[in-house]
Amino acid sequence: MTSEILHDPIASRLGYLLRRASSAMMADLGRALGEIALRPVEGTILILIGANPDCTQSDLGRMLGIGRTNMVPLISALSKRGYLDKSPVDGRSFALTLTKSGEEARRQVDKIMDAHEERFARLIVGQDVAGLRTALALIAAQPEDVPPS
Amino acid sequence: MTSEILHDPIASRLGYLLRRASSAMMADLGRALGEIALRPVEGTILILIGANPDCTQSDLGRMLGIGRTNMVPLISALSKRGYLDKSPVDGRSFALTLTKSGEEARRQVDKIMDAHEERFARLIVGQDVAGLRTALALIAAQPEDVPPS
DNA sequence: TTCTTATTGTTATGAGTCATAACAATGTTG
DNA sequence: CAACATTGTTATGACTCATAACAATAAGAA
Repeated sequence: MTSEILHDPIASRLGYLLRRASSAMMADLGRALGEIALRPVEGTILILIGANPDCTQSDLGRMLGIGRTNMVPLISALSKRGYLDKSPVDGRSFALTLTKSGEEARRQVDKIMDAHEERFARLIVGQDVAGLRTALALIAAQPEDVPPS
Repeated sequence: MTSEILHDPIASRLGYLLRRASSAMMADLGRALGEIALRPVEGTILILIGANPDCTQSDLGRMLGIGRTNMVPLISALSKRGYLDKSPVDGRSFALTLTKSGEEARRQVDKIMDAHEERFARLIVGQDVAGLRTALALIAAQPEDVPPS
């Protein structure tokens, strides 16, 4: 069978192309951020806290489409690593800020993400990148991007 | 903090847009295929076997970017459900074909996927869909789409 | 102000995806 | 034949995402 030509009626589906493209970019980002021992999600969280000091982990979850529940181990890990400061604002929530080393890590993440985006931007030169962004944003804005709770 | 405006320096990243768009489409397809109790991966496998009768599960894995290892429970589940026939061709591999009910399921999957794609195609009318496909294919063709083994 | 409801963080848990290591049986090739 | 590659398999671990349940707290309505 390996010698025969396999045809792939799925390759023309938009959803499948999206999934594979997303997976390829995520894999690349994962590899790149691996150099500073961070996962894409963790890098993203550092960026977001840098841009929104004193936000809560629920705020982050809403921005990222990640449920409260699943934010716990993420924030906990970054905190244990000395990247985050938590200061109580409420009786229940904490204002998150970057520590000195957290800010340093954030800078590295930013640089790595820039290079990563550049790598892929080069792949699609000549394409309508603005149109691509618009289309992706339209698709992403579909329901169910809302986290469970 | 909830009252303040949160800004999202990540939302402009292509990789992030891709991930969210892909996630939105996958969620929609998952919901749609849920009506016949199949996951997107399983539906895709039925389509591929329908288009490539007598392929092996390793062939499918290569097409889908899924490792040999992770094909085992997928094929096993579809087989137990009576959707697949396995006939030995080698001393080691099996030629996969759809049973009567597997073919019926495949037809339903095809119909559901068509409707699903249509739903999203309507979202991006006026956009350069051909260009979108081209760009996604370029990104997806990046290394690391190759399964581990 | 009290009663009700909503929010926040948390633990525990399970499904689904993906990767690796190890293995036996079998094919293929030098 | 001997070395190597492929196929299917089991077992296992990381990561993502979802749900249920809970305690503490806050906010809004009666």
